[in-house]
Amino acid sequence: MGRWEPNARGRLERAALDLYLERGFEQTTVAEIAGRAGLTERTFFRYFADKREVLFWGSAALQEHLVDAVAGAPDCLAPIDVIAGAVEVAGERMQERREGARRRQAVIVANAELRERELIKLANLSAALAGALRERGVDDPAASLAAEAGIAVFKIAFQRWIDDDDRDLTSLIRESFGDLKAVTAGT
Amino acid sequence: MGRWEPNARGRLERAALDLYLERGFEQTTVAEIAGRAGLTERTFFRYFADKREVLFWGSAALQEHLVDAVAGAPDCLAPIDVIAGAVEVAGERMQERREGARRRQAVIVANAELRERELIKLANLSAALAGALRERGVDDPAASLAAEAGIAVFKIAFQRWIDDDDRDLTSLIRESFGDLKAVTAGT
DNA sequence: CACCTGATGTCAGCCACTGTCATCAAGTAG
DNA sequence: CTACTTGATGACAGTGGCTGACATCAGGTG
Repeated sequence: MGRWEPNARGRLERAALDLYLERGFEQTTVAEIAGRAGLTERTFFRYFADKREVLFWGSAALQEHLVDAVAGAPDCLAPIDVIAGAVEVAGERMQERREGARRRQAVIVANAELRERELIKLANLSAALAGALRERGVDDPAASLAAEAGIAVFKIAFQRWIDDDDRDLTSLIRESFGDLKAVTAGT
Repeated sequence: MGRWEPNARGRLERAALDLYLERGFEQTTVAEIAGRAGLTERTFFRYFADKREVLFWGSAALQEHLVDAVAGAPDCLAPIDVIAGAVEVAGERMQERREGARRRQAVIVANAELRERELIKLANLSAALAGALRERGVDDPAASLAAEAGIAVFKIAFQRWIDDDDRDLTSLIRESFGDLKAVTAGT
């Protein structure tokens, strides 16, 4: 057995989510989170840049996955369809963890600072997707627009998935991409 | 003459922008901003909810303007064209203050916390536009998608306007809406 | 003249976050 | 087996964003 209990990062993530749900984000101090995880405040800040980041640490893996999906898509697809495919893949990954996603989202929507952090994560994701499209030879502004549109669709589909018990995220994403095409077709 | 120098809010806004440009956002303390404006730190926080908000106070007026433009658009227009018209109106308002917009944007892009705040302001704007569309009888998800798409276009056009000396914001917005239609048309 | 109002100042305090140094089990070299 | 190194953690002091509570005081009002 090691000198310390294993998985300090995981213990901190869990303690943080539990406390944010119990008393709310603002009413929870970092010292409390660390205490529940059997660590000190200083150690919390060695794992996470700030009090918000503990809820978003997993987003890096998601981003990597999406970028890979864009890079590996068939050459024949149009940019928006490459993005749609990647977003659907991400949706499938989330599908399995619906209750976890709900708990996390409940914390985020209840606090403006956390919504800000979520938005910048999505903006980073959009920038990464646009970069991956450019790697495939798609020029700007088409690359940026396709990525931004894809993230917009994801946001809306995700929201509907959280709100509605009966719908499947992948199909909501597919449907929302269809809605987007209809909307942007205009008059 | 009043008991105090007039326009405390304006003095704080100006002092903050100047200091953020001179030394950077993080290297500036609220006490310094207040001092330069001839006020105290406590008074700063009576005008602005936090150190970031001082750069975004004007966004409420912009949002109101855009919502009015959506509400007042001709009935015959498709939702995406209503949004496009409103965004163009906003673009025209900014056109006149290009150098100011550049200075402000230089501060924002240099700091992650400020980018977060900008993103949530744009998200609020998107939500307000979607609400204004629903008032016109447009259902979700079309209303939300049109609003999100409009904001995405604005972000990209604004970025190009800041980067490129020679282009006119209104025409960039119009062009980017055209690009979006082409992109979302897909295969 | 007494009173009220509203913008500001003063002060104490919480807590997020950081820099620095100490600690100490486990691995590694000799 | 011993000495040295390493890496995760703790301890502690300090900065600064932000808040609550109360004081101040010029000008308006009755």
